[in-house]
Formats: sequence, structure tokens, C-alpha cells
Amino acid sequence: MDNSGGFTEPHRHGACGHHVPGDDCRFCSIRRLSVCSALDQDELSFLEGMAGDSVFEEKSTLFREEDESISVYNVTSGVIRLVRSLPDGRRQITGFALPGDFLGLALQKQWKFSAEAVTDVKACRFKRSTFDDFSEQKPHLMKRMHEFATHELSLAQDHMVLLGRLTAEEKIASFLVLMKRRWTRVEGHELGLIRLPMGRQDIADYLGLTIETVSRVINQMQRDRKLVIVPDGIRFIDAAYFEQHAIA
Amino acid sequence: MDNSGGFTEPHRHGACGHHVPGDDCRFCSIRRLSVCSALDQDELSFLEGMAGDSVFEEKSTLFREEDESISVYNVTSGVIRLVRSLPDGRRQITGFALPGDFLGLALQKQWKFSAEAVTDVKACRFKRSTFDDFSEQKPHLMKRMHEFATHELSLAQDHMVLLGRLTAEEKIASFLVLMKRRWTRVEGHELGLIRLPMGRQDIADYLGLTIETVSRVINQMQRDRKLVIVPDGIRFIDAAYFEQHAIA
DNA sequence: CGCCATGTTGATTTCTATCAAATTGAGTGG
DNA sequence: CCACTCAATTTGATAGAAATCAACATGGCG
Repeated sequence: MDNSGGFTEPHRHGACGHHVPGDDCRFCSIRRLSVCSALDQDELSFLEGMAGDSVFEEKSTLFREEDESISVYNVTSGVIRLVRSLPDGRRQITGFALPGDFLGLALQKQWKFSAEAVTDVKACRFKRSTFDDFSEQKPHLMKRMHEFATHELSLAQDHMVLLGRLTAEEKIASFLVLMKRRWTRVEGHELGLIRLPMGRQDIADYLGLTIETVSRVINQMQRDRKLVIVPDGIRFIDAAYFEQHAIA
Repeated sequence: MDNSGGFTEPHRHGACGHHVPGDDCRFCSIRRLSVCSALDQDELSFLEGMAGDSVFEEKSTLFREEDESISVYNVTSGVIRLVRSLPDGRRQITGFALPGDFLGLALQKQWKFSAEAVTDVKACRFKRSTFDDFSEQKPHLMKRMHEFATHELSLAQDHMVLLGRLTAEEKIASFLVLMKRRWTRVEGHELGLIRLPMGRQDIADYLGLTIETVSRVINQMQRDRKLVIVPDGIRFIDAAYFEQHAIA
């Protein structure tokens, strides 16, 4: 849909192949989605010089909320949950980072959320100080970062409406429609399957519900023939129902 | 507390005097809080040349979510609620803008929320296109905008935790502590009174509650001698209780 | 003085959380 | 290949917090 950037993607690895460590930025399949799309060839080469590839395995922690943010990341494959925790163990997932998403928009020393790999994750890593210096010299990169930040802010406002004003059913429907949209964007084409790599507890913590409510609502939707639960996700049967009930 | 910016404030007008139309930026009492603090004297003069003062009376609408954002605003006095509405009338207030706050961080054409004056409001208005051009030429202004955006993002995440995971009592306690902090920052000194210029319905729509629950919880807190309800706001009796129960 | 918006209080319902138990399923080792 | 284990998920029964429905009070203002 927005594949009109003039960038032809090379052959992909696997069903959803993305950037592979050792690859060249020119062949980065999520570049058009990332902050890097603001850069020209020279700048890209320069940035590539200061980039390191990181790999995090499923269930590992990239960083904790109290950690100092020494590095910033450009996610190239996999899914990360961004978590805020309360002292008594309650948690709120403020977002899921997908390929193309950037971690480290804030110019503060401290992460204010922790990042946990939901699946195996690959990311370009930059030293924060180096990246900040570079973006300070490249107004269009700074502008791109700012665009990302304000876009995130708008998504955060959507999410506030969801958390504050939607019913459990509306929350689930909105979540599924959102995930469908996001995967379509990342993969570049629509898939029948809506991937849900995160567990029910993560969905619950994202939507401000309990795991039991998430399970009940999804299974009720299946009984009502609105969707089918499949390995790795769900499939819409009654897409119209979801367009109707999803909000924001 | 953070009044160490070397800027001495002139005599203030009234109990909480702020920028007055016709005033010079040099005498703007909220400049240290605003995006303008990134600017030197020459830049300030230039910006002042393109600024217009706006006044909005209580209950008036600055703009609606579907409106095109032709202007951006720097709030100099008063309180504004930022509202997202659902088709069926449900609404979520995503924030209250106080003096020093900036409306128009996003670089998009469309506001995604509406802004309604809770009290009489004064603001510096800039034509968006002019302001954007200027900030594109002034990396430190762009950086300041980006700092504002990421700060807002962090506040939005706090708010997600509140909406998704706190009880009604914790929501109210957190809200009151937040308002206390924000007013202290704006006014430059602590006040016994915590101003609540917004109505109970606004508080409810901010916290994802109903007006009845807000009323009940606040009045129960008064019965429990945690606070007293006074004209224009509330006063803490048991400050320790609030520090204890407020989260984020 | 009385009007209307705003806020408070009470009774009841409802949605979702909580508590509890059964089921599934992926991974492991015999 | 199949039994076993453990985590994740589903399902059921019940409780509880906040919403809803319904009056009533307050208070600013013409």
C-alpha cells in the first residue's frame, strides 16, 4: 500500500525475512519503515559504520526501566513488549515494538520502560551518544525522529481511549484490527493470518484486562464465528464485524 | 526548584500572573517552561514578530479533532482540556494543557484531538507553516520540540498505567498529586491549595471513570480526613496518604 | 427568588476480576 | 514413538468494584 518509495526489496529469507546481521543497509527490508528512510546513501553508509547488530533470544530482556540508555535500537525482526511495572507486580504493556520501530526516541539517560523479547529479536544497535551527535548534525534525521515521536504520541492517545473507555470486547476487536494493520505494513502485503506472537497475558497487560477475560472474549468470538484461532494467531471470519467494533 | 535558568521574572500580575497580550517575550513569566526557553534573544525577537496573541473564553473550543492545524499555540494562562471523542459520545480526556504547554507538536495537518478552554485562556499563536519553517532552520528549537514530544510520550505512558491498572482510589490520588506538582511548577512555588478548575465530569473523563465515582471517592477521602474540598479545588490534610497511594 | 447546571448520595445492576480447576500442547527423555 | 512435565490457556463459579439508574442538594446568576 505504501510501498511506493521506489525501493525494491531483495529476495527475502524465510516467510518474513528482514534485515540479517552482516547485511548491508541497502538491502535492509525494513529501511523504508524506519528512521533510516530519512537518510541519503552517504549518511546511511556513515550510520552503518557506527551500527552494531544485536540478537536477543525469546524471553530475554533488552533493558529494564531503571537502566541507563547507553544504546538505542532499530528493530529489524521479531517482536518486543514495552512494559511498565508497579511495585506490587501489576504491569501495563504500553506497546509492542515490531520491525521498523525505534527504541530510544527520548533524549533522557533513563529508559522509563523495560523491553522484553517476545520472540527472537534482531536489531541495529547504536551508541546513544554517537547517534545523538549524528542526529544533531542532521536536521532531517532529527525531524524524522520527531515525526516518530509525535506518531507514537498519537498512538498513545488512541490507546488511552481504548484503556479508559472501551469494553473488553471492543478492546480485543481494536487490538486485533491494529495488529492486522501493523503486520500488513511490516510485511508489505496482507496476510489471511493475524500473527499474535505474544501470549494471552501480554495481550491482557496491553489492554488493561485479565488473562481470563482475554481468553473468554476471544473464544466467545470464535464460538460466534467472528474469527478462528489458529497456531500463531487468529484469522478473521467476519471482517465486517471487526471493522464495526474496532475503535480508533 | 528548576528556576536556575538565570532568568529573573518581572513583577507578576495577580495571584498567578502570566503572559499578557502586548507583553514582550522578555517578560513572559512562563517562558522558562515553554519551548521558547530554547531561544536566544535574537531568535526570540524574530519569533515574537510572527506571534499573535489569542484569547479564548471559558468553555470555548480552540479547535476540533477533525480540524486542520493552521496554527500552533503556546499556552500562557488558563487551562485547556484535550479531548478524544467516540462516535457514540464517550470521551477520553488525554491531558490538560497548563501555562507553558505547547499545542501543535505533531507535524501533521490534522489535530487528532480537540482543545476546549476549561477557564479563560491566553496563548501565543503562530502560523504553523511559519513556525515549522523557523524550527527547521533552528536545530535547537527542533530539539526542544522533540524533548517536549518525548516528555509528553512519557507522561502518556504514565497515564496508560493509570488507566489500565489503577483502582478508582489510586487514580484520584495520582491525579491530585500530579495536579499539585504541575501547579507548583507553573506557579513557581507550592500552594496549600490544589487548583481544580476542571469539573468532576472532566476529571472522570481524564481518569476513565464516571462522574459519580469521582464524586464518591473524593467525598469519601474528605470523610476520612485525607483532604478538604474547598472552592476552586482541594487541600491535602494527610499528604503522606497521597504520596503513598499515588502511582507514577 | 427561582432557575439550571453541577455535584452529591442512594439503590441496584453489570461487567470484569478473582478464585479454582480442568485442558491443551510444546518440549524432554526414556 | 510415547509417556511425562510444566507452562500456557481455557472454562466454570463466585465476588466485587465501578457503572448505571434515580433522586436530591447546592450554588452561581439572571
